[in-house]
Amino acid sequence: MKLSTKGRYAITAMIELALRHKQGPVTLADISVEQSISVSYLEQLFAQLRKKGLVTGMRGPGGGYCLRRPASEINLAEILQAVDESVRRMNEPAVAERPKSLRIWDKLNNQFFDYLADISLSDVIKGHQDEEVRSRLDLPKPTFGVGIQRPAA
Amino acid sequence: MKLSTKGRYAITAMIELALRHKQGPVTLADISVEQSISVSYLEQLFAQLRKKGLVTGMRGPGGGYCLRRPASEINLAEILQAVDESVRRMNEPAVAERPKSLRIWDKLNNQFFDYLADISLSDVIKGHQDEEVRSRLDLPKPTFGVGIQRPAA
DNA sequence: ATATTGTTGACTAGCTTAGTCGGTTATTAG
DNA sequence: CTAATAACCGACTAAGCTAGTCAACAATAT
Repeated sequence: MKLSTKGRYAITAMIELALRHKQGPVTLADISVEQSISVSYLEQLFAQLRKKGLVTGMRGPGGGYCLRRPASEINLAEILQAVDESVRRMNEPAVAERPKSLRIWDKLNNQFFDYLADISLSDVIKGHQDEEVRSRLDLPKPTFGVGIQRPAA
Repeated sequence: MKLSTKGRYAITAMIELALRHKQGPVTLADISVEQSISVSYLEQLFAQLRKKGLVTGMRGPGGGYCLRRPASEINLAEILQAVDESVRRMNEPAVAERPKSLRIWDKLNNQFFDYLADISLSDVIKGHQDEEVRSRLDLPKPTFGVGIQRPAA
């Protein structure tokens, strides 16, 4: 389980796609200037995102990348997982085999994973918009932080 | 902000110290066999933990490492921070300067940091012990997961 | 004294990150 | 049709990080 700059690139790029989804496909060149990453490196990342079915690429002029599913049905855990194999949930039987302190770590790890899996792209964006509105209105912040709502159930 | 294997080593080692704190100082050799990491690598990590005042080393026979503060006053964020500079909270003015998708990322990052900063070593251990008791008694699991209690405020 | 354990520093193989380069399709605007 | 656009694809690479080794030295309990 790693939360690296690579993962950050993947997530910020996906946020970009979600934000601009009304304007049609987003080109890697656009993301490249916005986030100052090289197009070639983005190509590597998007190859993996595409392989996992998170985005679709459209070639030719006017082409670019789109989210394959609606933003509300894509969570942060699967984005990280797409670009980094080490991001995963450990199943209980495997955890039980390990020495005590590693077992504790595994559970912590799974909890992080669940935490991220509960956050959809639309949550992240929605939270951001809410925050902008709130700062203009000078309202108090929500208890659990900006942009993240834990499911009711 | 990174959550790497290095950070995992640091946290699991600190958990080990907390678990065995009644038996006096814990040697790196002990942790080494428990977690199958080399003593020399542990030395590097503990040098940083010591520099940040999280542990104290005691030399000579019967020596080893102890937590410098009680487990309830050490949180996961500062452990990670000790061994990895990139783990930190971004201050608001700096965040405001960045492009939109990065700004969203920064907030997510800070939220994650706060999440980790809310979890103390004793929380982690307590949760683990609770879990063992609970599994023996066959009680339902708590809503928010094992080992983590969000502060009342 | 001597064994034990921490402390410090130099060094390293291998992996990951964050790219570059050069090309090949597919698609569309003109 | 053709030229431009942009996604695809694979090989390569410099720099940095991870996870270690090794050697020497310092403090301390017995």
